[in-house]
Amino acid sequence: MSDHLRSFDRSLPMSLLRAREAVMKKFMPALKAHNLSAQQWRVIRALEAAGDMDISELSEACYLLMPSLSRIIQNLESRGIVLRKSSNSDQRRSLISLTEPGHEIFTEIAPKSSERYEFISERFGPGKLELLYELLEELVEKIEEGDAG
Amino acid sequence: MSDHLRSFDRSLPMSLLRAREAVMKKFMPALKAHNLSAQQWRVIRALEAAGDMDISELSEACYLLMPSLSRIIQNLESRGIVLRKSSNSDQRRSLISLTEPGHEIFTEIAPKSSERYEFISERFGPGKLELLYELLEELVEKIEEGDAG
DNA sequence: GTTTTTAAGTTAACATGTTAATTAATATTT
DNA sequence: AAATATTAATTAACATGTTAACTTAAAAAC
Repeated sequence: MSDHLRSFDRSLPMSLLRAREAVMKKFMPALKAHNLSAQQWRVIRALEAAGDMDISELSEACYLLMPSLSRIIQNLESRGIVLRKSSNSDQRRSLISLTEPGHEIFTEIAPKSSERYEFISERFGPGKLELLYELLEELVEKIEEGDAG
Repeated sequence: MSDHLRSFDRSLPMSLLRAREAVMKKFMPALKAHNLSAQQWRVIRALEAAGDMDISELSEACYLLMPSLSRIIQNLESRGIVLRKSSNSDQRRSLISLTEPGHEIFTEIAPKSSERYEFISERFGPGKLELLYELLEELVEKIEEGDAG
């Protein structure tokens, strides 16, 4: 096999993408059952974990760009899953919070998420999973240092 | 920090996503200079490496779904980067090939891609990079075995 | 050999990724 | 205080991700 072919097969972005898809695949039905996308679920998880946040904070916590988040919040708000109230101290900011139905959805889905993690940890090995997390973290650090970003 | 918070911060899909973004970040300008997306570049690379392919083969090689690929091929065809001719043996299939301008674009961008890999390999360490590839591959294998998929 | 089924590819509809432009509110500058 | 610059968030425009419906051609079944 030529070097070109090998480097294409082993493209790092594609390997990372494939891994991500594999990890999420069997969890997606639990989200689809509530008509939620992976991104919408990230927002719900973040709000449940860290409490009310404005959209900029959510953007960082969920690793979503503002325009995506803006649309996601509109969608979740129209479905009664989150609530927005404008901040008193800064009228530009909107504080987002989970509604009671939002909490309930989290409570229904969270166990499926845990199950998925346990499944992956058992199959792959907890040690290797921990190692993978550390490698990914270090990879990002080293790249961003070097990119001066 | 609560278990919920920790598991959110260390969400495997988000870690994989972040790593992917870091890897690609400084390479994107080389693509933008030719008005290419990462996905369009994958198609060009695959055609350069493995020669003419039909759209189903490209779909597997580039890890893109058919609807996305369908639009990407239309775009690249309209820009004269690829060419399509319907197969004689099976009128349903379209054979896609790189045009001469398509080859030239590959030749201009490929060195930037190699530079990026060398940069990452140097910063992160070739051994760790190899280990990461192996872990990602094994993760996918183990998950897909268990998912019976 | 005609009906039925399967397969390749496209289109549709809606959500997200991405960059740039825009709006409204706050901070700075002068 | 008025003009200017920043900042939070939205909107716009276009490409992609994703599932389902659709079209056409080939294969199988009868």
